[in-house]
Amino acid sequence: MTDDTRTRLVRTARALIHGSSFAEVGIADLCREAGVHRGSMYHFFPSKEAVGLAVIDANWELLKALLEESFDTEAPPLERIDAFIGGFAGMLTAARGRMGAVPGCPIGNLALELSGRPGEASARIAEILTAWQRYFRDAVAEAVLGGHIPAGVDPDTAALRALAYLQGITLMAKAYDRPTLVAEARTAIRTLIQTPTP
Amino acid sequence: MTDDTRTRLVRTARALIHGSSFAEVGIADLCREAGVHRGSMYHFFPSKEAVGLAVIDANWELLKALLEESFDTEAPPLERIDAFIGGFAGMLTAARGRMGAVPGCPIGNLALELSGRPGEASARIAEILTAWQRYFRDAVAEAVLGGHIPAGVDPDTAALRALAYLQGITLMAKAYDRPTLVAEARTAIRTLIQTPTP
DNA sequence: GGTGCAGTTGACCGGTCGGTCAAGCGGTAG
DNA sequence: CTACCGCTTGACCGACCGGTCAACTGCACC
Repeated sequence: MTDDTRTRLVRTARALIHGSSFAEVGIADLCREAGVHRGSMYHFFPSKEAVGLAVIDANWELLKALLEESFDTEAPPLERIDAFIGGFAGMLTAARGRMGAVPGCPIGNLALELSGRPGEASARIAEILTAWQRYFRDAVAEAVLGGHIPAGVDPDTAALRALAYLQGITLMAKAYDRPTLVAEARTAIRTLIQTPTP
Repeated sequence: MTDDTRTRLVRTARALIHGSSFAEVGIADLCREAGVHRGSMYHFFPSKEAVGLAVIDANWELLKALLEESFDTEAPPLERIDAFIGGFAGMLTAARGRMGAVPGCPIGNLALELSGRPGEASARIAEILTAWQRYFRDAVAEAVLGGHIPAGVDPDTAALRALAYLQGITLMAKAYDRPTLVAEARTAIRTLIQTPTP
């Protein structure tokens, strides 16, 4: 309650949208849940789409925190990736406990919902996905240099594949409501990363 | 035009939803596009959700046709999977030509949008995903028996991983608007399938 | 000719949507 | 004291939402 009104709005919007979808969360719901009046919300955001963009950025900020924490260590590069996946799976299971169902990836959900439709959102999401890939790529590159991985591996495609698999398994985890799938992704992602690309 | 009204509704709904999302397609849009009057639509479907379910089934029917065509052959099992991925990628590139952007997987999109919310849709989608997996699983099992794949491979987890990767790379293809990513998925899925699971 | 029924038509409903706005609040600077 | 300003308040807007309904049409069956 000591929070900034704007902050409170973004935080509530984040939670509501993560629990369902951008389209399904109305301004009325958002304001009610955040304890903010309609007009007050429009004092901070010019439109609902602007709230959506703020939510995307907030999601990325949270995800980036986990990425930094997992990758900015002296652990061997492949273990950093494992650590990140563990943390990511942890976030999902925690969210499931909070909301009763696996909510899916905060970025991936919005990627499917907002990509390929007018507005800045799709570009922003593409940027975020490439930034995310970059963390994987750097770790893979370091693993190649360190000899933990065959030299034939291209860090960029390995990173793309790793993120794709993570997104896909998270989708399945949501569809089946089985968060453990994500934690088990470690081995599959290792094989994806360790296999040379022609 | 000689089509059944109901069929025309489902077909149009399929196209519209695939182009954006279930939530964004209104009854008004649907009826206008299909050339059907409001009340007429409600003669065939009790609710919008029912239309959604019909669309899910129609999507599955189309996908199943491609699956049957790819897997019900005498080609070596691993090549059947390749063939399917090729066909799937072809569908996406064709859709991109038609609609101007990669639309994503007709099932995966709805999986993320409708899973974990009240209604039969989520259960229906989970069924479809497992049915889809089954095609992969049978092919993998046959490949194990035929010795094309190490004996340590568990067909079920291999199939899960393959489908997860396909979904994930399709998500990325939509986000980046790069349909070629899906066609290139063949090699990654091969490595996922050929690696033994402990 | 009459009856029944699948299918059509389009006006209509209450509710909710995203968005606006004029008035009012407390604090602060002149 | 007053004038300004960031922020709040809640009534209000037209458009659109999913859904209803009574009247109507064409056709098959008796």
